[in-house]
Amino acid sequence: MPRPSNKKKAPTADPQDAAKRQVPCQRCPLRKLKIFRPFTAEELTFVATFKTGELTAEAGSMLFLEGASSAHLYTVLSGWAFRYKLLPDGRRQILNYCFPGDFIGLQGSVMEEMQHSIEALSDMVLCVFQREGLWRLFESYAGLSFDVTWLAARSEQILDQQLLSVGRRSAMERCAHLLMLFAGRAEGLELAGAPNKVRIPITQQHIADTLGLSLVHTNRTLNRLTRKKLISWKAGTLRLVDRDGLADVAGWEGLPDGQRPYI
Amino acid sequence: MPRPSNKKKAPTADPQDAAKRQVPCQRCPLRKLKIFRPFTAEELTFVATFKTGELTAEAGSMLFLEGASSAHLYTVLSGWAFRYKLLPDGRRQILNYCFPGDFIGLQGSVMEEMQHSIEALSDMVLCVFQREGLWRLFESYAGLSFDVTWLAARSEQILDQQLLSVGRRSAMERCAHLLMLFAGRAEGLELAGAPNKVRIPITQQHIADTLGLSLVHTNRTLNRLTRKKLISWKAGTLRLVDRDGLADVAGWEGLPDGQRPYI
DNA sequence: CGCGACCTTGAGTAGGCTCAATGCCGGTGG
DNA sequence: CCACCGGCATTGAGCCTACTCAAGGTCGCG
Repeated sequence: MPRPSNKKKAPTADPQDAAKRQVPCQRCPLRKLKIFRPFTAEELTFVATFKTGELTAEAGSMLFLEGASSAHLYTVLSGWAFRYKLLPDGRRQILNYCFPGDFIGLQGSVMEEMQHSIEALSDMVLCVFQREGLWRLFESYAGLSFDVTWLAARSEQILDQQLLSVGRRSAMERCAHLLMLFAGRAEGLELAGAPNKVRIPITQQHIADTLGLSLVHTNRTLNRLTRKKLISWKAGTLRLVDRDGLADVAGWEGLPDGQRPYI
Repeated sequence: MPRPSNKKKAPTADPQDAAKRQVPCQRCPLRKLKIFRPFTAEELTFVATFKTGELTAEAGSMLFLEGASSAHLYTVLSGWAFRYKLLPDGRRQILNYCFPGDFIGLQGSVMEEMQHSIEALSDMVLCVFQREGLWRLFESYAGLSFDVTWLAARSEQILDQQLLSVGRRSAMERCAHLLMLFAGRAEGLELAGAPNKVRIPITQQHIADTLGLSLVHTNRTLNRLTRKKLISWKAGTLRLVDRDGLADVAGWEGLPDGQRPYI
């Protein structure tokens, strides 16, 4: 029942990097994307002071560790990560994935300690904020505080969907649903190369741990989707061969399409 | 695979009741409980104006409906409810339970529309707030806005745990875990009659839909727990016969014990 | 070339599912 | 007072989805 071996990589992120400040918020690359709501000038100025640096993290490094308390908050600038929990015997449940624009570490800042871990899936760049800055934000910027709450509510929504999948969908439906989600998210961020084609830096073990399935069964299910000519999955690249067909087995209803805030 | 029949009860809550304002916040019965953090005088005054009335809802009535957009926010004063999602074919996943002190409807206030439904399990009394009031709260009361965010973060945490259970625990572990959670929550609210004895107004179907199991299997699992002399479950009353034993199967690690805010 | 990380496939098992009765109890109407 | 009904719990039987164990296979890399 426990998952097989689990070669933990040591944290390789270099905290010294936090000192260098490379991308000024004024020129934040995410602001160009149309899924993000623009800041007011005043908000932008504050956020620029709220941001104390940048962190680059290598694929496989730990951003947060369950049980630790963290002094930092991050916004993902580029790269992918995933948030997960472990059972004492090693069983792992992936809770969600973190994409550019996602705000991470709120739980740790608001409560005393982290109840989950986060690990980088690819090399990443993160904006670093101090925990105390969050309090300044709440005191002076109602709009931004509202945005923080908005983001928290949205991640709750995503968890709701995930729980519905894991609790009530069949393996096939779960896989299809997750793949649609990945494709949708990646396209919103304009990370997709060609249409219906996305680089996803995860292994089937990640998918299994996300969906509450075993590795073997995940593999078979993915292959069945391939044989049905709905997808193809090679070398970390997902191609939606028949997007409508896939959406159909997934019971997919699309992503919310309004703009979202970010910090 | 779809759940059997699902006799929907019509909403029976009487919106007229909202006009009557019975319990002034100054004398809110929840403030006596030690798990809740006290308000400052100023906050209390604001909250009293934020609250626009009370709603009493009968057991079985719908507080929110998936897809609708809601003008209200509530804090549970007394009674139990549950939040859930449905698949088109009727499969149901219960996401979490709402207890006194819980703040509900935030998702609907912050986003455009509700992505889940909420149904009362017992007769309830709720404090009613207007959606726009939330904005006033954010503009003028940083402490309270922070509390709202705290509550959102906490419910995310609870979902994380739930997802871990449903995705990675066995049926036995899941049941034990959920029952420990109920007992812990109820005791914090001093709803427990005798120690280790709690009235829980749900059926086994609710448990099944919470844990992603079938009704039959839930029943057998509960009976196995009974035969192991860990619990007894009669007429909606749970008794923890062997609390340590149960905590053991559940892998239970206790509830966070600090005080929590409420609105 | 060998090794590690990942994917694939076969075989056998079991946990959990469905279908189908049955039992129990409280409420209702005759 | 009794018969009946609806909602819930319980139990048996049989099946199947998903799990475990165990081999390979492939590919990239030092």
